Amino acid sequence: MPELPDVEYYRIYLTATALHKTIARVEVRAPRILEGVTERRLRSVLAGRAFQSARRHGKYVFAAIEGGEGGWLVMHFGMTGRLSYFKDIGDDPKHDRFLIGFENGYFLAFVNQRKFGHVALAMSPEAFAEAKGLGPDALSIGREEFAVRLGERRGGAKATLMNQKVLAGIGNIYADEILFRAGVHPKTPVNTLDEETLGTLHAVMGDVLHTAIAAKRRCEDFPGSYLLPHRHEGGVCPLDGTPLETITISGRRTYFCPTHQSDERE
DNA sequence: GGGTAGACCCGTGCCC
DNA sequence: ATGCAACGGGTCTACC
Repeated sequence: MPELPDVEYYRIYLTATALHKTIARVEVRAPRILEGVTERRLRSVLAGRAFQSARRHGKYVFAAIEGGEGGWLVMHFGMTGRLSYFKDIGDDPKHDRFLIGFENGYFLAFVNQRKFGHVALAMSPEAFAEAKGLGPDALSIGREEFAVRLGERRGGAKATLMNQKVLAGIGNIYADEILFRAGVHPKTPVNTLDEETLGTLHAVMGDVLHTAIAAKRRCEDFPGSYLLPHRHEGGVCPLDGTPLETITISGRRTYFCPTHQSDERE
C-alpha cells in the first residue's frame, strides 16, 4: 500500500520501533532490491551503528545512521510492502527481503512481496531527492508552488499528480481520491485549470493525505464519503450512487464518477 | 528537442 | 496450467 500515507505510517512505525538500537546483523535475502549498494557495503555501514531519526520524502523512507560515516538508509516499497518489527526470528514475515537484527534481539524486516521496492544509501534525503529528480513532497508543498508547478504542465490531471518529478508521494489510489473530491475529471489538462480549482485541488490533496494517514493509524477506517472503499468492480459513487467509470491512465486503472467529475474537454 | 502518453517489462500470488 | 491484475516506476517509441 505504499503511497505517501502508507509510507508516512512506516516512517512513524520505524521511529516508534527501531531508533537508538545498536544493529548487530544485516541480511539481504533478495539482492535485486539493492540499488547502487552491495550487501557487504550495507553491513559495513550499519553494523554496530543505530538509527537516529527517520524522515520521508514522497514514497521514500530515510533512516539516519548515527556514528561511523553517517549517511542515510533509503527504502522504497514499490507496489507492495511494509516494515515489520518483531522479536522471535520464527515470526519472520513472508517476503522479508532485507533484515536488520538489533543487539536487543529484535528484528526490523523490509517486507516486499513483488520485489519492486529498493534499498539504498544516501548522503541525505535532500541529496537523494535531488539526484532522483523528485519534486517537492506532496504534504509540504505550498499552494503557490503547487499552482506554479502544475500550471507549467500540459498533461492530464491524474498523470500530473502521479508524476513524482512534479510532486512526490501521490500514487494511483490517492490521485483518484483527490480528483474525485475536487470534482476534476482525471484527463483534464492541468494547464486549463483556473486558479480557484488549483487552490481547491491543493487543499483537497492536504485533507485527503492527512485523513489517510490518520486512517492508517486507526487501521483502515476511511470516511464513508471517500471513493476508496467503493473503488472496485461494480462500485458506485458514495455521493449519489452513480456507477463509477474506469479508464486507464499511465497504465493504471482509474476510477471516477462521471457526474461529479465531468469531462470539460467534451 | 522536450513534454506527453501508451506499450511493455520487472516478481509474486490469486482466480479460473 | 494459464491468464490476469495489483497502491511503482523505468525504458522505449510515436507524436506533437
